[in-house]
Amino acid sequence: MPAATSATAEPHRPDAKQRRRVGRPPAAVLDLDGITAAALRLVRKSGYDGFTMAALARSLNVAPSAIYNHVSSKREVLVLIQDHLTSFVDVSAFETEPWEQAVREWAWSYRDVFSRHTPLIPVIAVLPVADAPKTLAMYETVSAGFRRAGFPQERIIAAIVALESFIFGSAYDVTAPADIFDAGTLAASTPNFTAAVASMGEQGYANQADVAFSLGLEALIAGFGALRASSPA
Amino acid sequence: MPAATSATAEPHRPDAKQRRRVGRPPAAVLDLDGITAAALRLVRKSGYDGFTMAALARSLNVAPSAIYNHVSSKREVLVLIQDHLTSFVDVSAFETEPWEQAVREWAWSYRDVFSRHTPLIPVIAVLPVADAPKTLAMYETVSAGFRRAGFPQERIIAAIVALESFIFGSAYDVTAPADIFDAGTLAASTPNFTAAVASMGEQGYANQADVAFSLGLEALIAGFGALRASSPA
DNA sequence: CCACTAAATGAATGTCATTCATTTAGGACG
DNA sequence: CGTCCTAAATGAATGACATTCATTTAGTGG
Repeated sequence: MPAATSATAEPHRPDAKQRRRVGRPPAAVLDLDGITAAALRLVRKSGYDGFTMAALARSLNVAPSAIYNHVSSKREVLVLIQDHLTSFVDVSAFETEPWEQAVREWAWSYRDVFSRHTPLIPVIAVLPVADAPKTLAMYETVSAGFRRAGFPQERIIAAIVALESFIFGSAYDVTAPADIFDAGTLAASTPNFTAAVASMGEQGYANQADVAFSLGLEALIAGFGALRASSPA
Repeated sequence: MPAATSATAEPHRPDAKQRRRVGRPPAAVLDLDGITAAALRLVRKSGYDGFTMAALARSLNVAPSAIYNHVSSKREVLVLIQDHLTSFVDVSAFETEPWEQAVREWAWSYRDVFSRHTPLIPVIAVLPVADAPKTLAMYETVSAGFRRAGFPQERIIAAIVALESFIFGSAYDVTAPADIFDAGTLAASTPNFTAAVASMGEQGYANQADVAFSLGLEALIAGFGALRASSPA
């Protein structure tokens, strides 16, 4: 993955345009990288319910209000987490594998990372790329892979957006309860649905969410693959 | 759409199994249908930010705590809204159109309904069908349509789940800001992505979210259609 | 050593969802 | 007709939170 320019590193300045730096302040206890790391650690330990500004501050040995010198809202902390997590999405196959396989590996990896962080999805899905440099770096790698594979320029973004939409929706599925399709007392009135659920269950093995993800992903890859100009890579 | 059995109509009883009805209580001011209607009205007027239990109670001329005699949490009100909204998803094409066209019309309608209610998506996506009778009714109609179209029984649920995942993810896109792909100062370091965004923009007309949705949906329909046994309808 | 500034503090604020002890009032039953 | 029983409504807490702000702290460049 191409290194992201570190917009993440500059301290937050409330609303001043270009405040002049005159005297250096005391050594900062806090910075965005430290906040991000602590936030991710906290989320892993306590989940998104336990992720409060107070708990984050405590884990940093700092007063809650101190965090607001660096970010302007809790949402901004979530954005920091999401951009950092994107580093863990594996785009390496775009450098080494044919397009189909590259898309496949990227999509599975992307889904797996965010299925453990579904509360971020409403944030990511509408976040301007300029606010998430590592995410932007991922898009760059993926776009380059699509172009090299002979994908028509003007459809690349639409295809990536469609794949991402499918990935985000599928990330939720992973966390759904096992009995989500049990119609209970209403089963009698839904024979077709109930039969379909039963015959799916008979298959047995393999995670239900994985089966659906695979089915949809392969359809998208096949459908989009047909758009490519016959070309190498 | 098949009528949903009205599990929605029975009053909420805290945890008693089968309390005996002895004396009828005073005429209830509140019931689940009324709460649902008021909640939806409130959401339409004030959005999900303005949707608080206090505001809901006020709109019903009732104390906030009174609502808790009928639902056990705010989340349950959201479930009521989501199930009611599902009534507005158009499944009629499954009775009148060929499978491809039916899926197309259903999917667009489904996306359109929930793109105006994205805060419900995290709730819907993991909600057991037994808790949402109208949603279950929708699944029944869709399942029946898939079966009639020659879809192999054991893949019907996976296909519907995959379509839904894509639909939910795409619903978020509809609400994304127009400049979501503007890389800003980082554009120079992301030439492939930036070029792809620019060439998409040149196309001009049509909503960006609609283009991506159409592209993905048609790929899914084509891919899934290939699974059907050659058959009528 | 002084002035300036970013960063940290700690004490509010205000907004919520949710709980609970009480009250209210209609119907069933004697 | 009066007395219970019960579901439903009330209104006053509670306890989490995120967020704000006036004030303090402590390097650093001049």
